This record gives sequence, structure tokens and C-alpha cells, in this order.
Amino acid sequence: MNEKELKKIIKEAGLSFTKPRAAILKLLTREHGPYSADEIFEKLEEGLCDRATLFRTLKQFKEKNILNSIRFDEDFARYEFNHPGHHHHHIICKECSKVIVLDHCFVEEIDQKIELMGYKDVEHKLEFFAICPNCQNK
Amino acid sequence: MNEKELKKIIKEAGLSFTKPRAAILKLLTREHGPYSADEIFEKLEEGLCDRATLFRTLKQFKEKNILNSIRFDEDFARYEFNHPGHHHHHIICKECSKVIVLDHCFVEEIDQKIELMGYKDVEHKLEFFAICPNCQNK
DNA sequence: GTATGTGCAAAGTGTTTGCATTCTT
DNA sequence: AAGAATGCAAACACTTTGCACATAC
Repeated sequence: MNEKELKKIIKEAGLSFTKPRAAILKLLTREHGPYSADEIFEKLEEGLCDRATLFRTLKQFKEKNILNSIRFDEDFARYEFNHPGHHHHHIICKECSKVIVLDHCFVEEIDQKIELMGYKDVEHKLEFFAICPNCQNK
Repeated sequence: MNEKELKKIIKEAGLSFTKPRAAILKLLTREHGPYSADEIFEKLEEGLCDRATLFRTLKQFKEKNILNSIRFDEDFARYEFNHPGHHHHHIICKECSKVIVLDHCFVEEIDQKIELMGYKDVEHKLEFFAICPNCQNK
């Protein structure tokens, strides 16, 4: 994603366009992740962004729906770019932690059932944990 | 659950039967939760169990499959008693955090599809986040 | 009696915050 | 020039660990 597109996204969220924000967004639009704050920090060019700024930015991007956050059974959050209309799930290998994206959503109808129960604004998180083909041969 | 049953579960897991472990297990078999370590600590009789022991016990119980842990979008884990054969999901209110249990599993067939993709030992976590009927009237 | 578990206090992570300085608009 | 964002260091919340004492078997 080029500078102009990055700027558009950031400005439309009502945030000013700064070096750290551009770099974080660029990375997450280029690589799907989902990445932890720490992984993102390591991938960013040295000195480009403080950890505090990174966390502040992730939080803001999440509030503005630019990013989603997910938690696999870990003690840190993971972030990924929220490609509009690209709702999806993951398979996470229990051994090597490799993540595969599943483009199809299997539970859309369930969201609707839950709305019929009187709930509003229904969302869900669905993740699969398994041992990947590669790790089975070790 | 009575003393005898609690002891059976704990001993069958290969752990010795102690006061803190009995109290934690008793609580979680009586109330579904899922509760955070902090909530559990508050519910236990004062002085009955140190926080360190609580965390150690939760970890062991989880390893022995006595408890499950889940993470809603929070920065702490929640624990619930693993009623054998009682696989289920939750609806969590985005406002008041009230949790409802959904007894039906909607994605069992998906687990099987993922096995056909070459994965082994497939599990999943599925949680719904919505605004509950009660919170809509505020 | 030996192994296992516990409490206490200290340390470890991941994340947030206060504040002075710097950048965006 | 005013407001917003950043870096740094200190603080926080949740969880883990080391060690001496206590309990289970």
C-alpha cells in the first residue's frame, strides 16, 4: 500500500498522519499476521517507533476499526488489518503456532439466531486449534 | 459436589487432595463462570488460599483437563469446570459483560472438514459478543 | 519420612500513563 | 500557533517463581 492510501485511511479515521502510524499500518496491510505488539515492534525499522506509541496506535486503530485484535490462548493480543468485508477465521497449529486463514465464515446464520434471542450488534470470534500436517511428521 | 467427589477428581488427576484445591474445585463445579482468577479469589473464604497457589492450581487443573480456560477480549484468562462431554459456547454482553451459555455447538462439522485438510486433533473456540436485551433499555 | 503443596515476597510480562518535547495541520 | 502525537521513564495489572515452612500420603 502506498503513502497516499495509507494517509487516506489514517486521515479518514480522524487521526493525524505521522511516521509511526504510517509504518505500523503499512506493515499490517502488507503482512496478514495476526501479529503481537512485540512481533510488530521487531519488524519495524529500528528507532522508528517507541513501544508506548505502538500500543497507543494499535489501540486507536482498533477503535477506528482499522485493525482487529484477537487472542489465541496466549497472554498477549494479536492484531491484523481489517480488510473491509473480509471477515475470516484462523487455524492455529498447537505445536508450531503457524496460522492459516479460513476465508469462509461458518456461523453467520448463528449471529442472526442470536439476534432473534433479543441481542443486538452481534459479533463473534471463532478460531481452530490443531496440529498442522507438517508438525505431524516430526 | 461433595468432598468425596471432589477428592476423586483431584486424586485421579494425580494431585494430592488439599484444602485450597478442594475449595477452588468446589466453587467451579457449583458456579459455571467462567471466572477470572481474581473473581475466584474473591469468592473463596478469606485466607483459604494464596493468589500464587490459586494460579498454580488453575494451571494444573487446566493441564489435567479438569478446567478449561477461555479469553474474551480481556487481559486476563477465565476458567470454568470442564463438565465431561459438555462442550459449549458463550454470548458475552459487550456492555455489562454478562455471560450466557450456548449448549449447542454449531461447528462440529467444520472440525471434521479441517481434519480432511490434514490437520489432527482439531479443537475450536467460538464466542459471541453482543449487547444483551437488558442493556438495550438503558 | 519423603514427596508434594503452600504462603510470602520478589520478579516477570504485557500494557498503560504522566509529562516535557516535537511534529502535524 | 494550537492541538495532537511522541519518547522516555515510571507505573500497572496479571501471572510466575524461589525458597523456607507445612501438609499429604
